[in-house]
Amino acid sequence: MQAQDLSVGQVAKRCGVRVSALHFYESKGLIYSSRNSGNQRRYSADVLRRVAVIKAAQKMGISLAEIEQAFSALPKHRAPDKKDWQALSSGWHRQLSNRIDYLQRLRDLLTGCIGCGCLSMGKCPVYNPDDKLARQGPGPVILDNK
Amino acid sequence: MQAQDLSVGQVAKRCGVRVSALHFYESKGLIYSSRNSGNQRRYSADVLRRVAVIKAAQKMGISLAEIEQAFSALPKHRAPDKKDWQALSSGWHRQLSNRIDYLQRLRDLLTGCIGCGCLSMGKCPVYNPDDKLARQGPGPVILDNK
DNA sequence: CTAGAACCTCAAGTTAAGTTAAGGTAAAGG
DNA sequence: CCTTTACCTTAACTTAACTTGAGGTTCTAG
Repeated sequence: MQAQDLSVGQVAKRCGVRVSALHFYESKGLIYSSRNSGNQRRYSADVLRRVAVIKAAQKMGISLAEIEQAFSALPKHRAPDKKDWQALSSGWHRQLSNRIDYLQRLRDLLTGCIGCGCLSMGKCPVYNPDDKLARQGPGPVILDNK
Repeated sequence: MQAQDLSVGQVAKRCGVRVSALHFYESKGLIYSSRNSGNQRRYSADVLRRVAVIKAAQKMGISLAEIEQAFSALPKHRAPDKKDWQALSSGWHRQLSNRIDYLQRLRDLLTGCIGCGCLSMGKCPVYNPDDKLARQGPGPVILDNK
């Protein structure tokens, strides 16, 4: 058993997320904590990796629901090891590749298509870049200006 | 002037969107309509392309707000022509390319990184795929919505 | 010992992109 | 003419991923 000695505030700071997000992740079953005598959350160090993985997955366009699903394959009562995390990431790798392929097709069709006469609902490849490969759509807009 | 002879229902059907979505786009200023004697919407044919472009842009991960911005460069009182649409699409092409690059970097780092010991908030490239590459150019594109 | 920072729970608010519902009018077809 | 669609408006609901606020408790530093 690892020491359970990180407070929410410490975890939040080290992960770059708000305390409220940690509460939220916990409510979704993505992370766990124990409580001290005063009912405050205490985390073991492996929560840091969990949160890191959550954030990385989100950047890939993976939803919390999917992350939760993937996490359910992790060992429940020991800290996940290298192999556990890698199994997880290989599924996401495939998914991300599909999304990239999809976006590339979209991009390559774009310039020719929006301007030309073909952008009509029925037949244009930009309008219908067949989604068989990338069912999950464009994903969230992760890049954005600020 | 083009004939204003398409009803919402017809446009919805030909575009594959719900009538409610057309109302919604109109409320956002993305499309326009005139009214017949009974106060029903009537559209000219070029609304079809507008909607097609909206949907294509959404597949690229562009928000309605950004689409609205882009549309504001279109001529207000004549139907946009090929050149108008192409100007529009070239901006999005850059944006999409940046996003693809970003996702590729993420993917290429993924397999090695989630499993290895480095996935920590401070230094891991998956956690912080620093955006120097994606940020270049006049194109906006930053990471981390919000 | 005490002030203030950090924490707790629960409820409600936020944004995006629409959808659904309610109550009423217009148009189209037999 | 009458009925069935199609349409109108406004308002409220939906999902995701959190954040904010209220009201109250616990920790920690001086």
